Amino acid sequence: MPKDLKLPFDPIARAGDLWRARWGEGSQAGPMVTATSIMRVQQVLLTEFDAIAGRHGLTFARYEALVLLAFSREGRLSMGRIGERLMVHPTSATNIVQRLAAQGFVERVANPRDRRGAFAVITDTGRAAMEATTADLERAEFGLGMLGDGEQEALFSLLRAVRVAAGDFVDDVDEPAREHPG
Amino acid sequence: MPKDLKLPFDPIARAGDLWRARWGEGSQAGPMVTATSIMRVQQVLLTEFDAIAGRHGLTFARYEALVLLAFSREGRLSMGRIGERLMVHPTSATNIVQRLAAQGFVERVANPRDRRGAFAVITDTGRAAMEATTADLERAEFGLGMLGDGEQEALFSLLRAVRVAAGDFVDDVDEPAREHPG
DNA sequence: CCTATTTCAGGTTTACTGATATGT
DNA sequence: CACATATCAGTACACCTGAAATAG
Repeated sequence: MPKDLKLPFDPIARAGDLWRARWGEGSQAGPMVTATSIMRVQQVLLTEFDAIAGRHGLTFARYEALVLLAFSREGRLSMGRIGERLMVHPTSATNIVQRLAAQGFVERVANPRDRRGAFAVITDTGRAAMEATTADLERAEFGLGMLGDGEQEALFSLLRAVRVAAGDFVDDVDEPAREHPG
Repeated sequence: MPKDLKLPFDPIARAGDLWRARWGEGSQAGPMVTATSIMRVQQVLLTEFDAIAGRHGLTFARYEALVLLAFSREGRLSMGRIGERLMVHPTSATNIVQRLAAQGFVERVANPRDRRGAFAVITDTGRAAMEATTADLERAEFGLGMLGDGEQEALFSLLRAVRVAAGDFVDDVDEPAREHPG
């Protein structure tokens, strides 16, 4: 997707100029270019992460599920919890677990306390694939190695404001401080 | 999808804590949480934009194609150019234009100078749908109304560094005014 | 009976690969 | 002939809706 040829100008900034020229200085050209940048950077990162996960037989989405399971206390979670924590539709959770199970990276076991529900349990090979992918992602610095520590934290903080506004969680207290705009 | 229930803590920050606890203080927990935040914010924005575009019979991807056509000098572009400028695969450009054509938002016309190629031309109804969607997106401040001007610019600037590193364009001069040969 | 958990069937969107016309 | 442009067929992935099965 990122073409090999580099443009001699920033295409997003240029789109912003055109936007301003067409819809005026009072238009939301600034937010437009920022939103477009977020889309593009997400695409860049996901492409890189998928390529890394692919070396170990995974997609990034399936890798995330494995990390979730590995981090859980007993290495197992119900479909519902997986969908919830991954913030995906329940049927997507089923789908992802099915693929992982077909690969032998998880096993499905019945929940003895509630036979409606199934658990996904990470296997040893699943754990190995997860850890190998993690090592590669760490080596790649999650695609953000060009940012210094301060920049990385500033970026996280700004994005956090968007997530708070989206209602992902309540910005209660004690979390990393960040000045509040008027 | 953002669940209705808000968590009393930041799930991404918590994942970072777990990451650090498991893989050490020297791990890339910072980049990990920042990358995860980019993914999440992109999802938030795209969901909102798709909902807005949907009110006018569009997806955000198809809306972007219409904007591109409307901004072009004669309201028409070849498939190749569309794919290039939208940074999508040529077959995706074909696919998007086909859907737009089925809706009457674009028309496909032959290129008289190169009969291999087809042009997509935006229609009046396509232009109207694009403008109505634009008005709604502007009203929604592209989902970034919670950021002040300075914050928005800081965010754009940080993301720009990632795009430069990805090779999207050469960060040649400060604000190139016009593309230059060679 | 009503609700919760999960799955299944089927459809949508986007994107890739590989093959194939068609034209330069 | 090689090359470029575009399409088509088939596949994959993630997401959704709606219906069903099963259990609490």
